[in-house]
Amino acid sequence: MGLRFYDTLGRQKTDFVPLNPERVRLYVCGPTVYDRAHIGNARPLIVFDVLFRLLRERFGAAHVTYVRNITDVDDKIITRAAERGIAIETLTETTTAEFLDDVAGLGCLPPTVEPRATAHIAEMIAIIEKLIASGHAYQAESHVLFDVAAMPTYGALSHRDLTGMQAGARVEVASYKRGDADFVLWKPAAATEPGWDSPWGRGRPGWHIECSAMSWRYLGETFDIHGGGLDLIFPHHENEIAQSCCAFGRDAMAQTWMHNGFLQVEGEKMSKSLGNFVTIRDLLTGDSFGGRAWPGEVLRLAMLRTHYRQPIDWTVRALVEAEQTLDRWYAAIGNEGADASPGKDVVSALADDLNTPAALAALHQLVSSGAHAEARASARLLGLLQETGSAWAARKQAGVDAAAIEARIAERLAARRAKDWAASDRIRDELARDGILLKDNKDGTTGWSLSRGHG
RNA sequence: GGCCUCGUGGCGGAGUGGCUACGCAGAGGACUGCAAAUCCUUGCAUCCCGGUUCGAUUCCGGGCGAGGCCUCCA
Repeated sequence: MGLRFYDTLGRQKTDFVPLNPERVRLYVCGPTVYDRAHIGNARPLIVFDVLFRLLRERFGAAHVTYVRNITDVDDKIITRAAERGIAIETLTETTTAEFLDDVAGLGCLPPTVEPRATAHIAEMIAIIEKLIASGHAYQAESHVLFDVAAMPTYGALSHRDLTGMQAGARVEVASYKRGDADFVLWKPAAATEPGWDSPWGRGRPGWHIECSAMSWRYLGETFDIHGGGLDLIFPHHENEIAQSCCAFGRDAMAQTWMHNGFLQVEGEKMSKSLGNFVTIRDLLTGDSFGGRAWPGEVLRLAMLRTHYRQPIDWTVRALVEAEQTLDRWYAAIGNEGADASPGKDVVSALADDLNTPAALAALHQLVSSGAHAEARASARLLGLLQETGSAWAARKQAGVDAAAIEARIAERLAARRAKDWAASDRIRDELARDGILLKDNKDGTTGWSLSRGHG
């Protein structure tokens, strides 16, 4: 069956037909590397990773190109480096490495290309020159600005009519801007700031031009899918469309625009002032959320329980539930399922606008019906159950003295054989207090595991 | 103010013009020395008011409520 995705531009689900099925092209806005990525950033990373996996499944891994950029030149970077008294390159290189570490921890496949903005200044300059030549951009006081009034369709993505609002607003416009909504393509760089030589003097790019340049370089003038967070619709994506369409004389930059919804933390907007700012790093290795570290797959499952366009409330309770589900799945499937195709219901759920909740329901069905190989393959389409069952269990049990536990189990078995229930139960209770749960049957103890919440 | 989402059982969360997934928790049962784990069974919902329709949770209008974006915050 075919793929259908909700397109923000057309405000409806549309059948997805790649421009070229031999080369399906996906672009997602990546991080500005000035600080650690937070859990809100993790959502597009996970959502579009699932999309990448689905596209690879459908068109073949060799036929999908996924570009996720790294923005390593930006005001926030300059400010942060100055605050910390370190070189800009030090900040961006460190933060980029941390970012890649975090994404790997979330179980994301590496994108085909992860271009850095500073390595594509030439492409940016080329696009800006095209825009000036075509009358869509102008130079003013060492800046180059995009002339929004020169693009009649500006605002289509966000459903705004900024061109019409300009005339009345003229009085308020910044001195060098022709129109209120005009945005910066290139701006002058102070001597202490990073800068590149250009036809307009030494300067640096505006934020939006980077994505137009890098998508052009690796995906061409138009491509299939452009993704990102809801907040990027305006102005970022609106401006990308303006730049790319006007520079290349195209009607569309991407065929389909996909945007993930926002995330709240325990019912509140995440912000530093509220003190509920959670980084991916905190969740994977720290103890700041729920008092412990969470495996990447737990974070991923918690994220995929909700459809990507819906708002999601990030709660400890949801993480506990996700972990419990994974524990059960790993226990049921064990190490089975090397080679199999994903379940039909799972694939069709994902094919319908990435309906991960429905896909997970189908996955539950596969596991409980004993279709373990199919379940494993389906889970991998979601980036889940990527370890063996033994590896999952072993990781949870790391640092536990297994020999001591086995000794206590042997002790208890002897008590049980002697029908000394008091002694038997005492040993069981003591182990339970340490988070060790025993699995019994009539003849003895078949195994043990760490209780949920210990990990 | 402008634009845009959303309102489903105790909780999380899908689909659907008619018979409403799935998960967690709850209840009952099997198993057990008793439990846990596991398995089986099971109760519980579509914000309010109109309209269209043979029939609406699903479509339309209004209301109430929640949230997001509005020049660089995912």
